[in-house]
Amino acid sequence: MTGYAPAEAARRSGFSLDTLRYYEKIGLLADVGRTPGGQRVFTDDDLSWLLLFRCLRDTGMPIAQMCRYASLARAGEHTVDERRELLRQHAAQVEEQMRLLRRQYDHLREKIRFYERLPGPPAPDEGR
Amino acid sequence: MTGYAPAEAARRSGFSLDTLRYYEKIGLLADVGRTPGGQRVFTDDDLSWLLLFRCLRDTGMPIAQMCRYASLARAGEHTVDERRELLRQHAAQVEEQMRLLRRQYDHLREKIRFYERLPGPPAPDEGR
DNA sequence: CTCCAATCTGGAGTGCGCTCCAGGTCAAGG
DNA sequence: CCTTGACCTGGAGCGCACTCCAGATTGGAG
Repeated sequence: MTGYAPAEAARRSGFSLDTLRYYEKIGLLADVGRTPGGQRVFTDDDLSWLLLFRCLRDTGMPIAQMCRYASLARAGEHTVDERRELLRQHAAQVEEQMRLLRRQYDHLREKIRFYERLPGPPAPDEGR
Repeated sequence: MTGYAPAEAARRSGFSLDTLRYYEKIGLLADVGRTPGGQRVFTDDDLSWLLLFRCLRDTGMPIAQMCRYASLARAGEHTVDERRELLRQHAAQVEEQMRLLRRQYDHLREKIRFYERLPGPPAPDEGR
């Protein structure tokens, strides 16, 4: 069973050291192991939690909701339905987010094309 | 030339009244017209700025950068190159954002499929 | 053993983007 | 006129997610 130093866990998860400590402080990440001297040792399991958190954060889930998910998972097997539902609802929001993002990206591209059609000095209209 | 009351501008742009005032206060939106009594009147031009801001905000552009864009546009024709470049760079960031979002969305879906493959009570592995 | 980079703690501070408030003003319908 | 709902200003406050700090401790390399 491999153990990772904080810096290594940070590197692998993409979170800063401070963020790792913060996640532990607020109870998102629980029961992180320690050396006899008190320094953190992250397990593969911790790492896979972190990767999940990265996924959820990158898709815009608020931390409070991640906490909820994590505590459900810690509560045991009988919460699987609720966990699945939580993820499904989040996925639906992500889909909406992706649609919006694409739509606005298309607007943006159109705007850029407007600038590209401008030949040079002569100005047909102000480009707001 | 149509004029819109604040509430109408808010409705059409999707920004709150407070946000419209805030955007004016920080100089993002400039020269908004007023009635003799001092109440704002938004023009179609203001509205099209607001729609652009909505596009940029929805795609994650920080306000400082929108301010930069707006002040370039106000500075005149000689800034078109810089404006185009600014939008292009932003578009590139949005593309990156879309890639990341899709990638993490796929992870999320995989996670959900893991839960869906769980038949019921019997638990093959903890679903972190 | 010594050194020094990495890590520890609790708590304060930051940056962003609004959001809310009090106390007053405006303007359109009746 | 009068009422009433929309609007005005300046400034304080908020929620989120970190991020930074000081001052102490740890632990592997040499």
